Amino acid sequence: MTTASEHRAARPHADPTRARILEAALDLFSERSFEGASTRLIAERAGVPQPLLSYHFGSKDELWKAAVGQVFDELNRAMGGRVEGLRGVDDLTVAKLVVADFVRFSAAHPELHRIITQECKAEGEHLQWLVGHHIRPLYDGAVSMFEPLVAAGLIRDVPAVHLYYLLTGAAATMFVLAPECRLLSGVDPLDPAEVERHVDAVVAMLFAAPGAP
Amino acid sequence: MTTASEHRAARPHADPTRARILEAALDLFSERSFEGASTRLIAERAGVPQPLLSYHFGSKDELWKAAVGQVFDELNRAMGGRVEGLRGVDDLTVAKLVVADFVRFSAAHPELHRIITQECKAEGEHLQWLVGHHIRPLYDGAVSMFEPLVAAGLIRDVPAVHLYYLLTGAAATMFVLAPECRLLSGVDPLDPAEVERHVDAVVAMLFAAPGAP
DNA sequence: GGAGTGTTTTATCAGGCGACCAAGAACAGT
DNA sequence: ACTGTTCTTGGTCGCCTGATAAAACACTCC
Repeated sequence: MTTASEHRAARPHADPTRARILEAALDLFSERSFEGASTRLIAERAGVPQPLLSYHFGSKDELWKAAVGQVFDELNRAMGGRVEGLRGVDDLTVAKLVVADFVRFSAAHPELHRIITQECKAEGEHLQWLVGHHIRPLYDGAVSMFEPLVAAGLIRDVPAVHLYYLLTGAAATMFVLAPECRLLSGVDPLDPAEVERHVDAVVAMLFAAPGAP
Repeated sequence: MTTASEHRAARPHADPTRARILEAALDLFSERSFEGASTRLIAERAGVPQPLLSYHFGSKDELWKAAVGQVFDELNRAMGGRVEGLRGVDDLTVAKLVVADFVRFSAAHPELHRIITQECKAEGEHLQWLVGHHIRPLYDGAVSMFEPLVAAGLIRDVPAVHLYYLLTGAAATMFVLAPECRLLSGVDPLDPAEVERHVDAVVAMLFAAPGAP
């Protein structure tokens, strides 16, 4: 039942293999879908026999939750640390820096948005779980970041929901569809220079002065 | 081998069932993925026995191509008709109207972007086929719409690739993730008033004056 | 150095998958 | 009414899926 939590001294092999499985699972769950990534394929990529997944995570569903939770934890760590280091800076500058870092994170971890766009298209257990455990706090944070700026007239008067999907869509799509982008334009969006170009583009679009159109 | 193409007079029942199958297939392929949508499930939703899919389309793969081709044809008809009716209008106004209509189409047919984000995340047959047969022309059209505007200084100096993914991401994400949006904010993005709000937001962001930052 | 626990492996289960086949039903031209 | 084609149906094949049972191994602690 308790796979690995209490005393760490008693399992030397477990943690490394757990990590390898999680990495392989995240890769495959995000590229193919939940149904499209078989436990055997995940096991093969992780270099372990298939029943090990059941042993460590109980079921395919629990493995999915563990893998997904990992990326969101990384995101929360990255973004949380960013705003922490900006105490006292004015709201607009903070927002610009946060958005810039969010674009960079989306480039470094396209699996995040790949999984979101896979599981949030249709009602279901996965959607409910994702929103309840991981997405809701992020959304609330984004809204409470945007609303003061809109109220102060520093960015356009657009409802926060629209700003949120404008931001996430504009920030992530190019990296989510990186293979398409390469085939279509010859440009590799994961190239650091291209990432910075996209950061600039997103920030410029989102934080345009309100009186421009 | 030839399922249905040459002379249409000889198949009275076929076309309606074909249409029902295609509709069900598009729905399920876009919500669940290609692997996640079984032929039995598609058949059940279409109200036909499962082997009919093999008869009409030969294989699951061919069914997928037919269903996908249908949405892209609709998009091409809609957008093509739009630019046709705007001969003589200045480039900037045309671009704004085309972008607005593209957002509206994305709201009316979220399946389009759902399928794209599903099959273009990883290299494979489906990606190659999609780009070659349907996405490339759209991309070329978008680029040749944006580049004169950038050259004339009417929109920000951002490479066309970035503009393309900024546009498609910002336009479609809210509608692709409509179930998430409802759960997250209580707002139904498919509500016509919300769609128009999103149209305004996307157009305003994309066509902001270049000298605003 | 044997007990006992945590981890890995092998072998196997029932169920769902895509595809196929042969027979039947509905229609067309004559 | 007959005939040939188009369309639909139920039945079934082999394959792959996620999960489990039980045996083999690894390691710590007494």
